[in-house]
Formats: sequence, C-alpha cells, structure tokens
Amino acid sequence: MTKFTESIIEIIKSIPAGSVMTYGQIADLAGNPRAARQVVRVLHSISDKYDLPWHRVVNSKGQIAIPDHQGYVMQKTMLLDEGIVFDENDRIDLEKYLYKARQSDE
DNA sequence: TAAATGACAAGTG
DNA sequence: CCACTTGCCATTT
Repeated sequence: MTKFTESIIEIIKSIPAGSVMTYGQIADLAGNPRAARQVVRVLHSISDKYDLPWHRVVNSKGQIAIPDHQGYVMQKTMLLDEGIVFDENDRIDLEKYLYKARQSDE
C-alpha cells in the first residue's frame, strides 16, 4: 500500500453525498495526474473492504463506468438516491454535481 | 524481474 | 458532439 493509494482512498472518502468526482480528478489530487487507472484498480481492490462511496466516482464524461450491468444499475440507483440527476443519455451534469476539491490553496 | 491489466483521459478527425 | 487511437502507470500475475 503506497502513499499514493492511501491518498486515493482518503480522497474518495471525502466526497460528499450529492456530489461526484472523476477518476482523473482523484488521481490528480492524489499526486499523479496521469494515474486515473490506478484509481480504478483501487476501487477493484478495496471498495468492498473499506467503507468507500465508490458510487460517487464517474468518468470525465459524467457517466457511470461500470461494464457490469448490475453494478451499473446499482451505482445509478444510489446516485439518484443522493439527488443526482441523469439526463436522457444517462449522463450527469458535471457542472452541477462535480465536487471541486482544492489541491493546496485558495 | 518482466509482461499484462484496467470502472480512464486527452487528442484527432 | 461522437467515434477511434494513443498515452499512462501502480498493481497483479
């Protein structure tokens, strides 16, 4: 478990209900702007062992990125339950729901 | 130790 | 805006 991975976990845990974050954004805050794929691996590994709001993580298009149909529906259901709205293309309005975290200042 | 993997992102047409 | 290609890099085999 590297510091980087721990950061990813902490960041995901910090996402408030009703908001979402993209993989790239999380990787960026964790210190590796190009490690979006490592965020994916973290979710695969620790999502069920830790109490993480993994459902608040979507891709840069504002869409759910789970290939498995059941998982996809589950995530969408949980997000809807938090008040997040999906458009006719099953996409989230990132301008409204994206959680703008700060890197260090401002 | 080397090669493959992956719930992605950004660039191009 | 949509579809396809290329780059990425920690973790897993």
